[in-house]
Amino acid sequence: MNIHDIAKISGYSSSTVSRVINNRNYVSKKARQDIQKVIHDFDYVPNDVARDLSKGKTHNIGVVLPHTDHPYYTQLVEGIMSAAFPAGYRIVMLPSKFNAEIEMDYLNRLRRKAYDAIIFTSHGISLNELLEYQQYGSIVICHNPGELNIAAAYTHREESYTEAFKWIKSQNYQHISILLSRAYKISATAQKTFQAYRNTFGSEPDKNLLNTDVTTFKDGYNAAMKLCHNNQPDIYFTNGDDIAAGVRQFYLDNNLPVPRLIGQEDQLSGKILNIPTINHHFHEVGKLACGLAINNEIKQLSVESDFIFRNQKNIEN
Amino acid sequence: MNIHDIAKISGYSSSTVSRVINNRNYVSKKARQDIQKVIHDFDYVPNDVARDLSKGKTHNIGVVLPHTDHPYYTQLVEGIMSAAFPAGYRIVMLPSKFNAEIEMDYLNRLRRKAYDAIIFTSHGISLNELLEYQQYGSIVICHNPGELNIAAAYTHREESYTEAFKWIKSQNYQHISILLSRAYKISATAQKTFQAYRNTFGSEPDKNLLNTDVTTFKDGYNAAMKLCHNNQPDIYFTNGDDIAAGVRQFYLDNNLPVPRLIGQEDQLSGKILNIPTINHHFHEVGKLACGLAINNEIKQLSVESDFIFRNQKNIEN
DNA sequence: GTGAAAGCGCTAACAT
DNA sequence: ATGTTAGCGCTTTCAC
Repeated sequence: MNIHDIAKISGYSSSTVSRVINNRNYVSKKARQDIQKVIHDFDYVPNDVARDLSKGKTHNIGVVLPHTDHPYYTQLVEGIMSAAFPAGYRIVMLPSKFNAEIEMDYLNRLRRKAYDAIIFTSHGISLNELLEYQQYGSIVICHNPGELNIAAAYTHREESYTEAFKWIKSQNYQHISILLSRAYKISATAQKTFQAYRNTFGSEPDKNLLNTDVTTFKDGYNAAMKLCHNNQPDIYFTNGDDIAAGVRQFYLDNNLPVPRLIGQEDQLSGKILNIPTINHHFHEVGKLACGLAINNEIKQLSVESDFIFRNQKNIEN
Repeated sequence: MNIHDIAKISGYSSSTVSRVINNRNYVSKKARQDIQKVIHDFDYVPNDVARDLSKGKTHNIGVVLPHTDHPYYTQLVEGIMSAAFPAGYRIVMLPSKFNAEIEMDYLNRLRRKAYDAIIFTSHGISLNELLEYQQYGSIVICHNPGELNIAAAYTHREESYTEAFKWIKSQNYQHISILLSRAYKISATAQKTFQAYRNTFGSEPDKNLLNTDVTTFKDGYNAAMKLCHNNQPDIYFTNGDDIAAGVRQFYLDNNLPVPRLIGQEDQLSGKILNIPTINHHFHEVGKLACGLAINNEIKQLSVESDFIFRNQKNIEN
């Protein structure tokens, strides 16, 4: 049962039927009623794929996600959805595991018009490759693209990071451990972290107190296990409250005094444990990213991040 | 640039080009090479929407989500994606806020072939309405549909709930507060909870110690605020570790002794605070649901849930 | 092995 | 107001 069947049965043409379906003008009352009756009687609904093909638009936005269990992505997705829904767009989840091949596949699907736009919450492929694909559709990334002319929504990490390190300095902590999710070379976030450190202390972070590929509670726990012996950090600057919680857990489990912690993302674990944190407002970032995607605007939007100070107490478990 | 252009330029027909694109047999080596050269030279890629229309299949699965911030849904979505990805399917997020109208809209999009199947992680509309729509595509729900012949993947709550209540009974707790996300009448989960209570205690739960619409840390906090005066619960059976954490926080903030807590979902907060919990294995449920959706199988699959005992300590903050 | 042509189902410019 | 028709771009059957 398609639009032509309805046309034939009702005795009108498919264009008139189309007008009725789409609530357009230039349809007589009678025609509208006749056609609506047939539509109703035959329980007809139009086919969205055919409509999309004809219009050259899907109202879908692809969202590339390295992993879904991390709060960074959850918050971003929520923000994106909050902007997509009222605009009549839907989100297609594209898990990537940072795999460049998979990311390229998704990029090619943009060319193939599988979705109208694509948002990279994070990406392994180079910015140059992304630039090349801009001609095929709207591409938005979620970090600062620097000079490159690519649509981006991101959080300003510099200020809050610097604020956090200034606070660390003011407290005279000596052995500062930094936990990162990805290596310095490939991660802009890691670079911002180091930059803030340098700006504050005028020196490089201690490489012996550095750990990368830390993304979960368990990772934080394991990092602490490795680091607690080297130089015994008196503070951990971590990339997530959950991770800070993991560090804390290791110390508790081993009857060691819990060092100072700084988290990120303003997660529940930080609230519970009173760990100071940094709120990056990823929900807002997601909203902005989605707006850019929908309107196909190539510009950069940023939001401020906040260092949230909390007076961590030494909690016994 | 479409398949006909490639056909014209290469001097072959569009069907031969199609065969090349899809790596089909019955194409001479020469034709394949000629065509591939043209495809390459003109940087041609096929259009996915046209393909979908022609094949009558989108490889998209809609996933209806009342809200995205709750771990129940996060875990489910992850599970669904873990099964969808290797099968070449993509997930379209469909936020519903339990709004029946929105849900109906999504159901109608299934009819319109916007996706091949739809998974309701939860739903406000009636099972009967879902049953009616089965003729239009694969529909999967994530709770026990009872006698109804509808595809479902779900967790067996009875055993773990009963185990939890039995433990409560063994400890002689008298004032048992129960926190629920949705009201008894509309929530199968609430009903299972009550049933387990009845089976264990042979009586109804105390209505004065009941709270519904509790879904977040903050809700748990507020529920505790309301309940701590009525009958002073000595244990809270909550619908999430985060919620239990909220209850705990209220007591701590008011310098009251923290009562016993039981959480659900095996969340990080429960791990940190050593709160006993119930793991419903929603990741696995999501996987199963996705399998049913893809294969259009109308059957019921269930997984066991586990009561995870932990020796909650009274933690000072 | 290759091609013509009829789908898939809807939209929209143009004509009347 | 309504209809004709040419798209949108790919797949697939059938004939050769």
